[in-house]
Formats: sequence, C-alpha cells, structure tokens
Amino acid sequence: METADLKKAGLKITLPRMKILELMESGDLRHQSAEDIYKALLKQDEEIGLATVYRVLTQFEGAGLVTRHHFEGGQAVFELNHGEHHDHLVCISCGKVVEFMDDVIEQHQNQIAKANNFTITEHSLIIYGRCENCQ
Amino acid sequence: METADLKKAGLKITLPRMKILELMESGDLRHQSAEDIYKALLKQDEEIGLATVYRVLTQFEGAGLVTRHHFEGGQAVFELNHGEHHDHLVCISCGKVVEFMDDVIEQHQNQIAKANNFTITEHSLIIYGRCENCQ
DNA sequence: TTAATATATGCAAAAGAATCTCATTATTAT
DNA sequence: ATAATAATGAGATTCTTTTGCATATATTAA
Ligand SMILES: [Mn+2]
Ligand SMILES: [Mn+2]
Ligand SMILES: [Zn+2]
Ligand SMILES: [Zn+2]
Repeated sequence: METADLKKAGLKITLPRMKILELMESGDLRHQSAEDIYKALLKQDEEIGLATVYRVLTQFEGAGLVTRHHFEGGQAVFELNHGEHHDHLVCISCGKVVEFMDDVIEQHQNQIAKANNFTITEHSLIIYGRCENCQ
Repeated sequence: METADLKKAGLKITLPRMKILELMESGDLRHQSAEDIYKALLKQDEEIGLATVYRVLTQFEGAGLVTRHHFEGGQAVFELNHGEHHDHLVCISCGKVVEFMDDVIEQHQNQIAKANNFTITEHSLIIYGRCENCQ
C-alpha cells in the first residue's frame, strides 16, 4: 500500500494522503470514521483539515483503496482494503468489530439477485449484537 | 394495525399518528423516508410537521410497529412491520426495493454469531444492484 | 360534561454529518 | 526554476435529524 497506489489512481503524493494511508494501515483500528482519523492525526500534530480527510477518503474509495461502511450511529466508517471482501459483526455496546466471510451466504445472495433479475453491484451485511465482554 | 397497537404502546390516539399509520399501510410504497411521508401528508392537506413525523416514526419503531432501514443515500427509510423479518434488494438506479428472506442465510448468520460469541440483536442485509429495467 | 392532567404538536432553533467554495499552497512536468 | 495543474484549509453551506418551548389535544377523574 504505497505511493504507487496513489499514482495509479491519478492522485498526487501529498502529505495528507500519505499520513492518512499510514494511519489506516498502521492501525489497531481497522474501522474508523473520518472524524476519528482527523483526531488521530491532530494527536500526532498533523494539521490536516477535516474537509481534507473526507475528500481524501472519498478519493481513496473511488480508487478502490478504501471501503466505506454505514454502520448504525450516523457516521460512516472507513477501512483500508486488505485482500478480500468480508462482512461484519458489530457490538452495539463496546463497538467491537469482527470480520467474517461466509461462502454459502455469498452464494445465496447471488442466487437471490439472479432470481429477481438484479445485477449485484455490492452488498452490505452487518450483524449487530453483544460481544462476549458485553453480555 | 389499529388504534389498539397505539394504546398498547402507551401512545395517545392522535390525528398525526393515525394519518401516518394509514399512509404507511395504505401504501404502494412500503419503504419511505420521513420526508416522503411528510410530503405525502401535505399532498392530502394534512398539516403535520416534519418534526412530528420524525418523532412518531421513532415512537413507532420503539413500539415495534415500524422498522427503520439505513439504505444508502442519507435518509433512513421506514416500513410498517407486516409479519416476518426479511431483507432487501435495492436498485441503485431507480430505487426499486424487493424483499426476500433466505433461511440458509439467516441460519448461517446465527452460526457466525455463535462462533464469535456474539448475541445477535438484529442484522441488516442489503443487496445493491440494478433491477431488470435498469440494466 | 367539565375540569384537571398528562401528552403531543408545530415551529423555530440547534446539532451532527458531509460537502462545497475559494483563496492559498504544494506537486508535477517541462 | 517555471508554468500548469491539482490539493489544501478554513469557513460557509447543505442536508438530515433532534430538541426546546409555548400552545393545543387527548385522556381521566370528578
Ligand atoms: Mn472490515
Ligand atoms: Mn421491507
Ligand atoms: Zn462489546
Ligand atoms: Zn431499477
């Protein structure tokens, strides 16, 4: 995940973009809101505007570097695209996010789309609940 | 779906609540935003404030009469709870919504939650794509 | 039926999230 | 180094949803 990806996407190599990429790949937190990222950057004394964070994330999404998820709670969250597609379990109490991938589910989604004459562009499957620590 | 349900929920039988219920059950449109509903009511010369529509929908949701969905596109959409749980196919071009229910998918979700020690409270599965008319 | 009370409503203001405008600054190609 | 192009930051703006508050309405008890 390097400058090459930015160039490939026709994006100039700028400090905000580098810092945002770094932060997202370095992270313990794979799923962060734009504001989370903005604040994390402030904490490392990077003075990057919130508008820029939003713009950059949207560009990264367009370039396929990042995925935007609409979990409950108003703010969208973003994650860096490592490898393959997956879906999410989200703890409604502590916010913990667990990733999973189930071929049978994916397959059935395809069937359902076909049966209804839809051409799938994407899908969103989010399971909300309480994690082991939050029962 | 009647006044009984409102009473049961500890809600007074008021004109805005009745009209909103009527509109939602009468409807050709099972999935509408608060603003859609507000405008539809205006068209029938019911002068109900948008804030009231939001408030009532939230109360109905709390009472289990209505489900709120976060489809893409900013505004939440609401549907009256007829019978059973289901998920959605959404056309990104014309907005058409198709409902479906797949036991295998539901079952796998349960397995996944269990395998990760999550207690499911709800889930959201939305398949986005193009319907037959929008290829 | 009326009076008392408890709730709900409408409007305007506020809050929250995301986008846009525009003057300034940085990056890239020459 | 220069010119051309694209990106940034700050603040204003838009869009969606919520809230405060004075007024109106619905329910309950008398
Ligand atoms: Mn993920
Ligand atoms: Mn539905
Ligand atoms: Zn938890
Ligand atoms: Zn369509």
